[in-house]
Amino acid sequence: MNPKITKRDIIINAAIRTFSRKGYYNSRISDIAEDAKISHGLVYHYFSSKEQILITIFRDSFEEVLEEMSRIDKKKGTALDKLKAVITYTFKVVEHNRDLYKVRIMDVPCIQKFYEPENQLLYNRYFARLADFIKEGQQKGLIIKKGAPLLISHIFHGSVDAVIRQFAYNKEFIYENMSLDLIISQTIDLVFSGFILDTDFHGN
Amino acid sequence: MNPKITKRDIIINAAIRTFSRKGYYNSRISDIAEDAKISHGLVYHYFSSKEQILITIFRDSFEEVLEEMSRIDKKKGTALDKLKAVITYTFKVVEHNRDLYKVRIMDVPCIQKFYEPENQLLYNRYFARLADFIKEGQQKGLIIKKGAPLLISHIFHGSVDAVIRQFAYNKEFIYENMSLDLIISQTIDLVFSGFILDTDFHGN
Amino acid sequence: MNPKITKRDIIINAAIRTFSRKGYYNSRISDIAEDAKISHGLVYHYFSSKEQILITIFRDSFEEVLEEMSRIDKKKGTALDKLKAVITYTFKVVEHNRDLYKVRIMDVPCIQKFYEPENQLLYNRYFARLADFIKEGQQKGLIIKKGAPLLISHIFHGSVDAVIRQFAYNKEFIYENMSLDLIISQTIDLVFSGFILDTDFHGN
Amino acid sequence: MNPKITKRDIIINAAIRTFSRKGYYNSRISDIAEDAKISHGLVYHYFSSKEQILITIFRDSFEEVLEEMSRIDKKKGTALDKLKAVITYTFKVVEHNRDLYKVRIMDVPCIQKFYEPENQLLYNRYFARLADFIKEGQQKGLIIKKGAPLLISHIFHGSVDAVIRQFAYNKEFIYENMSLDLIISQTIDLVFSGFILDTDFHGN
DNA sequence: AATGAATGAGGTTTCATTCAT
DNA sequence: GATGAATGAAACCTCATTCAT
Repeated sequence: MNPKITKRDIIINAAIRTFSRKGYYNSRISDIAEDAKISHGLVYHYFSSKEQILITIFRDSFEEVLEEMSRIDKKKGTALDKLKAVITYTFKVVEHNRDLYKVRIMDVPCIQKFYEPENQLLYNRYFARLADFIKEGQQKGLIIKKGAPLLISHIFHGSVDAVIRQFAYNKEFIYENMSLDLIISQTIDLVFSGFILDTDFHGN
Repeated sequence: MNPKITKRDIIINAAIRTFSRKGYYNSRISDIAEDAKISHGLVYHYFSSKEQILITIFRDSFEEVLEEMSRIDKKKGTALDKLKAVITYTFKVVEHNRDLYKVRIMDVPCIQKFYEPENQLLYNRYFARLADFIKEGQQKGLIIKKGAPLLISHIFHGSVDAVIRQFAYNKEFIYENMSLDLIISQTIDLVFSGFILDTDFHGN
Repeated sequence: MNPKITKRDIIINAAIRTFSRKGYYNSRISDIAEDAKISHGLVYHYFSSKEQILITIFRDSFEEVLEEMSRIDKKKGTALDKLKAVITYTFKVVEHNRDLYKVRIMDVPCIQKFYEPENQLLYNRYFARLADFIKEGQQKGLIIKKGAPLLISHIFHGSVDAVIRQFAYNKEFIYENMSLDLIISQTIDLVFSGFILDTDFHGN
Repeated sequence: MNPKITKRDIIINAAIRTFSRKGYYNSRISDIAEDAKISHGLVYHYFSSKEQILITIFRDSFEEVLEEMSRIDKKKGTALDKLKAVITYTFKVVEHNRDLYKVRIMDVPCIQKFYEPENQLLYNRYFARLADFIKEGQQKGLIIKKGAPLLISHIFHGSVDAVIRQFAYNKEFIYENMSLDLIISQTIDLVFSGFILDTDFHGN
């Protein structure tokens, strides 16, 4: 067995699969234990409660996202390159572990603990990071100045998230047999430039 | 009392408030009954189960959305006018009943019944309607042709939804004291035209 | 059915029997429910927790004791008559419901809630009452003055309690076939006057 | 380290502290292990079960009491001297290790095993010993003859126990700032001679 | 229509005990 | 001797749902 995969990780992964399949509130600790091939009692050796498992999934996952954003920030490239990299990374993460993404968007927001300051702080750092990229783009003349950076970051995130939800929830992808790469590039295109043809729009 | 407000409506509204405040799985039938100022037993005269209440909320609400989209469609105006009207309508609905919006985005997707064909059909009709507007815009040369209409509809919805989530979940609105009307117009602007300045982008 | 016996009382009596037989921590809510011939869920309709049942037993019982002591106090008679009446009453209570007495002495002191101020206050009022009787006796020259009233009240209670414990826990009474009345009168005698023959003892 | 203090003793003492503080049923094996600064698994090298620890505490402690009573019996002195010595010894034991006394009176009687013949026999030997002293006093004309020795032994024990309970459970002693020695002597006085002033009482 | 007592399936969590290391 | 991961029985409590009144 891979010595790096601890039992804690096995439980986390079992929980991600279980939550993703049945939803947090319909998942029993015994379902997770069964998936992890351990007794349900052992789960409590590693986590203090079912809620704690979900919070751990959330925090681990978001810390990884933030680390990746730091890495992206350090690479050379324009603000737009960075935002593109965020989109590409997000798609790749979902491609690699769509259960995790489902849990993040469907289950995490359902529990009270997510709304406690400690976790909201972590969550908001993601948007703050996006807003930083956008501010940078505005200063460099790449992004329109009249949009509030945070508003843009929400629109940016919402656009990508909406597409990825389809990707995550529909086994057969629905956009007329488009390849994933094509979807990514079209998404980037649409999010960045919108979809209307009146190019004078911004000039008003 | 308004004779049109039936007890059934009272229960529905109590459920919307309760689900919004505590989440579906943390809401007790007795919580809803208490909010409606009736006994919990009476709830079962009007609804067969707790799940049925949530599904009713979902269906009623989405049918109303679809009716509004029909009304919008019938009015004269371009496809872009229609899409703008959808955004404006959505903001107004949330302004009027943000609890309902919260339930729709947070609680409805948590229950299995939502994923049954009957309800998915209703849900997808909303996106199909959006896609129709977009196709219309593409035919009229208002919207870029290379984006798949459904993909655009998801991006459109995701963008607006992301902004509205902030509106729904943050008591103090967060975008630098912008007025709701300004947010709506900026959102329309950004969703339609994107946020980058390179106007040749679409021309590539 | 006796209309005065409420379901709450049925549960309380079932709990007294169950706690008495198996001890608080070995008694299951389902044991109590079974004894009361109801479903275990119904227990929680009347009591918020297992602990609350025990506390209710304690409080109800002690309030009754204190009421009896008030009644005794109001009757005419010396302080010694009052103390005798307390002893007699206690024996009668145990004779009528020895399970209740067992629960009071064995189970009630085992739970944390008993040591909360609210309940200690109630418990101590019993000793305070006894001490009042003793003070009265001291003022009337019936009881020796050099003993601290509270100390005497504890010795008084401890003596009687020790005898009653035997009565409560030994099906076949153990004192050489003495009748209950004889035991009561001998107990009164011994507690009041001690058991040594040196009558000058108090004169030292 | 004192070579005579075995790990077994360390566990016993940890258990006494733990049971005393939290009660038997609220004490976890891991609490005891933590107090003893060992792993909880090791407890099972020395004791077969949690119950066995409590029974061991009971048996060790009572065997010591019985040994002391033998020593007292062997010393020269009247029956009253012996009874006084028992009282003094009991107070001294509590003064030295009040946790042990608490466990003996609160926790030991809560477990079923205590009521098995083997342990009841040991427990009753204490009262039998007391009754022997009392019989001896009766034969020597020091103690009234009409009281059943066992009844007197229970009253004797109950009196002393009641006072000691106060001593064990109230950090600040409650009897008007009396010294321990004064309490002991007053207790002896009151238990032996009672507290009423009518010295003809026994003559009736 | 309306109430709320009653049911009971079912879940989370605890923890004594075992045993491989 | 010593550790602590692992097991699994068992208990409290919740609450959707039913139904007599």
